[in-house]
Parts: sequence; C-alpha cells; structure tokens
Amino acid sequence: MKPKELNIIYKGDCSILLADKSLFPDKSINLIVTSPPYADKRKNSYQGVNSDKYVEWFLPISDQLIRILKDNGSFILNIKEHPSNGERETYVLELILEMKKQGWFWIEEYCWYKKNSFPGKWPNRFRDSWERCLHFTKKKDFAMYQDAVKVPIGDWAEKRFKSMSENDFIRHISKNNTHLGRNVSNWLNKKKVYPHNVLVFEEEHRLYLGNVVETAADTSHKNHSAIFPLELPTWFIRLFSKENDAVLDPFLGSGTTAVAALLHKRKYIGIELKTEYFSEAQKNICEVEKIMKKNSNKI
Amino acid sequence: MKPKELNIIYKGDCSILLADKSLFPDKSINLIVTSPPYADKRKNSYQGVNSDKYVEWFLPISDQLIRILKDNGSFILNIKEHPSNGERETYVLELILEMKKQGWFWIEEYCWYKKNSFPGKWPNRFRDSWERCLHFTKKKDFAMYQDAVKVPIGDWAEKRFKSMSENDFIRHISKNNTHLGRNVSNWLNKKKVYPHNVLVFEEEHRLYLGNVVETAADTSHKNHSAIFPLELPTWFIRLFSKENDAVLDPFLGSGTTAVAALLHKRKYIGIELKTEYFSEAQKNICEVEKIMKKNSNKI
DNA sequence: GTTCCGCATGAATCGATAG
DNA sequence: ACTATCGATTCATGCGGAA
Repeated sequence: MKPKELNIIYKGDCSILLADKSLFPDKSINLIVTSPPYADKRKNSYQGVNSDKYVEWFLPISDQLIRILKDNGSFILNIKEHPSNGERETYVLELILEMKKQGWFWIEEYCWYKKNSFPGKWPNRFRDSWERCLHFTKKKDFAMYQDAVKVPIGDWAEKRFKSMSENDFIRHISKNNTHLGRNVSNWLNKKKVYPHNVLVFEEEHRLYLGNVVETAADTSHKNHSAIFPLELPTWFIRLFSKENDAVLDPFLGSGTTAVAALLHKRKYIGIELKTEYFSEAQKNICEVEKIMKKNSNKI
Repeated sequence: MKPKELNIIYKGDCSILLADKSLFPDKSINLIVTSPPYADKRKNSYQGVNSDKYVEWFLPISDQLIRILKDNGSFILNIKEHPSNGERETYVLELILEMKKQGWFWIEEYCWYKKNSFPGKWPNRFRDSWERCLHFTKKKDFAMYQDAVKVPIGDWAEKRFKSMSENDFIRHISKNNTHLGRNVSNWLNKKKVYPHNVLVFEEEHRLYLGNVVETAADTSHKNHSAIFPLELPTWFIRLFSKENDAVLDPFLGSGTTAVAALLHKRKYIGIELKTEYFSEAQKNICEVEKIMKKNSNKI
C-alpha cells in the first residue's frame, strides 16, 4: 500500500489526519521520525500537552502509527522528559510500557549526546545534555541499513596496521570467561567502522538551509534561513530507510525531517498543526527543492 | 544516627543485612552508590536475577535503603537493561515507577557514556555504549557539592571528567607512572566549569591496585589485582558527599565503591554476598589502607 | 626522558544447533 | 516448543617494557 500522496505536508491535527485511511492506508510508511511537543505542567503553554495526560494523549496517535507503518518499518521517537518540581517526569517511561501493550517492540534507546546544551545552573542538577531516541518496530525483523551510517575508524588503527604481528593473523581467543575472539587482520586497511548507540554530531557538519551543500564554516548562510539541526533525522533516515521510501513526521515543526528526507531522496510526508510552523516548513522545503532542482540541472 | 560500624564490609545478603536496625539505624547513611547485578533471562546464571522478577526482588532492598538514608542523602543506581529476544527489557523503567511509589524522588538520570564499549555486530542494533545512573533522593532538598566535580575548560569535543585529583594517593602513583603524573599536572592548572549530565571519563586513571604497592621483585600487574574502574563511584562520591560522610554500597563486588570512598576520606560500608568477591574486596581495601597509612606517616 | 609497540580486555548479542 | 550451548562478529584504549 502507498499513501495517497507523497512529498506533501498537511496542516492539521495528526491525531485526526492519521486516522484517515484514504490518506494513510495500512502498512504504507517505511519510517517515522518525530520529536513531539514535550509535556509541560504550565497551562496555556505553547502547543503544550499536560504531562499528566501525555500518555493518554499520545497513545491514539501511536496506535495509528503502528497501523500505517510497513512491517519492516521503524518508528524513531525523539523525546526527553523535563524536570518538574525538581524531579524528572515519568511520562516517557509510562509511554514505552503502554506502547508495548499496543504491539510495538521497543528495540533500542539511542542516546543523543548534545555537547553544546542549553546553558544554565541549578542547585539540584547539571545541564541536560542528552535526549532519548526511542526505536520502536512492528516486527523483530526490520530493515536496517547499517553500512549507511559507518564512521571513520579511530586513529589507533593507522599505527596498528603498520605493525602487524604474527598473532594478529590468527584468531585469538580471549582467556577470560568472555568468548571474545579477534583476528586483527580482518580489519587491515579498514577505513570505516560501525557506530554505537550514543549519537554525537559535530557542529561543523551542520547544514544551513539555502546553503545546503556547504558547511557551517561558510558564513554565507547568514542571508538564508535559520540553522537546521538536520543531523539527527538524517542519521535515522539513512539507517532505517532507502531511496524513495516514505518518511513521515507527524509533528513536523519547521520541516527538518522533511528536508532531511528530501536531501536523501526519500519521499516525505509531514503533518503540522500550528500555522506559523506549517508556513515555515512549506517555505523551507520549497527552498530546498529549488536548490536540488538547480543542482540536478547542472548535471 | 550513625551506622553501628564504619569502614567495614559485611559478607551476606543485603536484603537481610540492611533490615537489621542495629547495623543500619534510620537516617544513618549519607550516600548510596551501587551497581546491582543486572537481570538475566538465563537460569542458573552467575548471581543472576530473572528479569521477570527483578523489580519484585529489588523493591524490598530499596525500601530499606530509603529507611537508612539521611534526609539530605542521595542514592545512585547504576544499571542498564540488556536486550532479550531482540528487545530491550523494561524492568528498569518499571523499577523507577515503583520506587517512586515507595517515596523516592527520581531527580535525574545521568548518562554514563562508555567510549570503549564491547565490540560486536548484529543485524538489529549497534554496540551499547551507555549506562543509566539514576539519581534518587528522599527529599527535594538534598546535599550536592557541585564545585567538587568541576572540569577543566577545553575543547568540548575532548572534554572528559578526571575522577581523581590532587591527593596523596595520586602523587604516589605518579611516581610509578610518568604518563599519569603529566596528566595530573596539566589538569591542575586549568580553569574549571560545571559539567553536565553526560559522564565521559578519562580511562588513564584506572589503577592496577597491586601495582600501587612498591614491591622489590615484580611490578607486573598480571600478578596482582584486577583493574579498578574507580571513576564512576568517585564522581558521585565527590558530588553527593563530603569528608567523613558514610558511603554505602550494598552490592560491593570487588570493592570499587569502598576504595573510592576511602581515597576521598569518606567512611565506607559495603555488603557482598559472594565469597570470591568479598575476599577480593577485603584484599583491595586493605591494600589501599596500607598505602594511605604509609603516605600519612610520611607527612 | 620520550615514543613506540605488543598485548590484554571490556556487565555483548545473535542465530544456529543440539538436547 | 523450549532451553542451553557454541561460534561468529566486532573496536578502542591503557599499561608496561623496549627502543
């Protein structure tokens, strides 16, 4: 099954739109990546959801998401509970438990380590420098393209490979109780290795919209749109989808996920309730599409 | 109130010993730091607790811990759920929720980012490089000595926490280890800032305990004790206790927490069930006590 | 005194096979 | 069907001794 339209953003409430089977048929989406609005105890907070009712509010949405996700698809939920009255809230923990009851498998919790976190000082805690990226699936056998997110091997390797001893060419079995064996020659001349489940993105690689092909070092972005923190959705889009797959963000915000999908030749679908965000997303996506078209014309 | 004895380790089951009010009176402990055995689906696993019964097993222990903790004390629980049948287990999430019902405040979740995690490759996940350090308290107003864990200003990318600093023990080691001596002197001269809630430790300061003692013949660590990863308990001991405070580890293992406490002039109390671990802890603590006594005699 | 090199090891996980 | 065992796979870093 396919969604009614691809490369489109809808303005509206995702809890209603997702339930529309003509727009979102069963098993039609390859990957869902989203950062929903965080809960907030304060009333009237901007698009805020009360933390006491967060789980209750989210479950009907995740129930639609599991319906429209393909069997080998993934759902990445980027979230972090705020402190409230000096304590961490528990709605994320409760949400994981409830989503499992809906049929989701909780495969993994990736840690997004944000080195330049929001400044501040409090008597009872330090600055919060990490967020959860919860990985849910419908089946235990899901699509994962690990080669797409390989990282350069550490500096140790270069020296190591220069001086290979005899033992490096045979399988070495560790003596302790672990069954770890190794054969260093397998890694000879290896350039890239698989990453781990703590995500650290370098700021220099950040992309500036309107200046998509350049890096932050280039200051020409000043005349263009705001900075896009594209790294996070990009990483998961590369890891859990392939070209032409359908990538959904039900809380699109200013369009980050859609832009990341577009840049990697995936089909985007976005939903956003707030008018300002929706317009900004529209503008941003449009700008990237223009740039990409211009670039492809050059070829 | 004070514990019956300080600077002592008990051999036995902490779920029984902690309930003994003569050993552990109400509100007698300043800080609890522990890494309990992680749950394991396999039967007959070494000191393993079945994951289905983990919460049930732990709650009576945490119930005693909240009794014996001082009102301004902290409890640091280092734990990480394993995957089982391809999914992350949920017992840690459930434990947090249940401990809150016991009266604990869940203040914070620190992320311990372990850069050299165990190698391996699987189709559904990457290497696990982080563990949870859950911070619980009895009151929202608790003792926190933030200045004790400031880190040097530096390149964000390379900033890490050095667990140990200017004390006699380090100076002693420095004699035997030129690398360490150099690093410590660099560290002492830098300006310091407050850290955040992602912990990344330098691993240079791991100690081969047997190597600390000056022996005429053999200085090879192979014939001595195991490596001590002291950084983690040390960081929390500095942050949540002051000199002469009572620091408890109900799952002492090979004595890491006690040694860290001792080195920072806190009073340690440890409990360990397994004979091998208990003996090793005893030996390790004894060795460090000897060194510290020798050093103080020199002054 | 400094750099280089060999080696050990770190709370691992999955899937296939055997009982 | 369910459980136990075993093989395969994989990086990064510190320490100690040698150069």
